[in-house]
Amino acid sequence: MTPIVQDFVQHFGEMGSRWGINRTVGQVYALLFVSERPLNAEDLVAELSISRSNVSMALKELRNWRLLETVYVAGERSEHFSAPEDVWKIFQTLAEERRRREVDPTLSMLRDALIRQPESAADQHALSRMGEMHDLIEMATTWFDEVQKLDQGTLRKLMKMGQGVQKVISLGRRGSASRGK
Amino acid sequence: MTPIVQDFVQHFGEMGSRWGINRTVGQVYALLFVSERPLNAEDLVAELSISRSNVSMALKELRNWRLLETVYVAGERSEHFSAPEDVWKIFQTLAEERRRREVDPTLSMLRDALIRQPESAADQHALSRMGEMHDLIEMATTWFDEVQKLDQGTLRKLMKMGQGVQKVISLGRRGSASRGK
DNA sequence: TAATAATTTCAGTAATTCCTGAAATTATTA
DNA sequence: TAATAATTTCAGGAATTACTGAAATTATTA
Repeated sequence: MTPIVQDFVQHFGEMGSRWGINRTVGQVYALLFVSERPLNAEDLVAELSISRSNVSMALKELRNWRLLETVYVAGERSEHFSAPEDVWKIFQTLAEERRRREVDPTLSMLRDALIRQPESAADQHALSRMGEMHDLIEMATTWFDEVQKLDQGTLRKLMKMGQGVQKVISLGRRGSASRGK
Repeated sequence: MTPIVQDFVQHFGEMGSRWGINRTVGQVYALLFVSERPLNAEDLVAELSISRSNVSMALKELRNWRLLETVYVAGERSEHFSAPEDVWKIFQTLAEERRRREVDPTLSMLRDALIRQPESAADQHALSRMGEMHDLIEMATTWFDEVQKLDQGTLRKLMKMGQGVQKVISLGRRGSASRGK
């Protein structure tokens, strides 16, 4: 590993805990992400100086995140791995998975809560607050679903508008009413 | 605590680890969020059956996240706390803080990497990949900044458009070119 | 300012998460 | 099918993170 790659891998290892993955998972992904060619488990053991079983666990975790691509390398018996070429796709997958793990369970819990009978004024207030939270999350995720459906090119344009978001919204509102579809 | 509140608090405790906070921090925030009136540290000790020092730590953490409001309660000597009334504000704060903790350090690391001299073809490829990652993150955060600047009403409308995002974008592009401010 | 109340800090322990080496399982090919 | 290679599982130890109780600090009011 060159110093540049080394630092990148190390950073991912350190950030791992903030991102909800462990050091090894972070380092493995970082290495696969910048690697020219797909790597197998033994490559990872050698490069990162960690045990074979640890690599196995890390790869399993990355598979669960759907962040891994499995590549067949001619003449090689072992399985090789790489990160998807397209960073947008990685980003999308990450967002989807995080939503599934971090948001959906709460949305579901809130739905269950909101059909229950309040036993007191305190409960009524609590349910009202839960309702606000539910509506916000639902709105945000619905919107996110829509954006996610957009093709990459459109998405890129949306993002590139940057400065223009405010403008675009007002135009959109006027526009969609008068000349909708 | 009524069963409804109990379940809500418990859920936040359990989800805590996925969200990068510990059980206590999650439970404390959940309780403050649904509570009718501001609570002081002793209330939290009593409701959650945890030590006073643990509450102190949890409150400190929530202050760091800027998710806490400090309320003066007439006739009471102790400090009282509540979650901000406005769920949108909470959401925004959360997004800002997560960005600051989870994204900004990486963006900064990438910037540093990208001005370095590649030592090999491997480095060149790695830097190119880091460049892609950098551009994506920068684009996403710039866009996020813009959206964050919008006032709540506009933001709500943007979200409510849901279905119409695709439409709005195309209108926006035509519109902003021909009659852009 | 003294007395009391409220809060924070921190060392030590408890709980959890991570990682390794050994054993078991699965896959490949001679 | 036997032999070998590749991979996964898992129990136990290492490392990290969370929590408590005691002591220290800060704030309030008599």
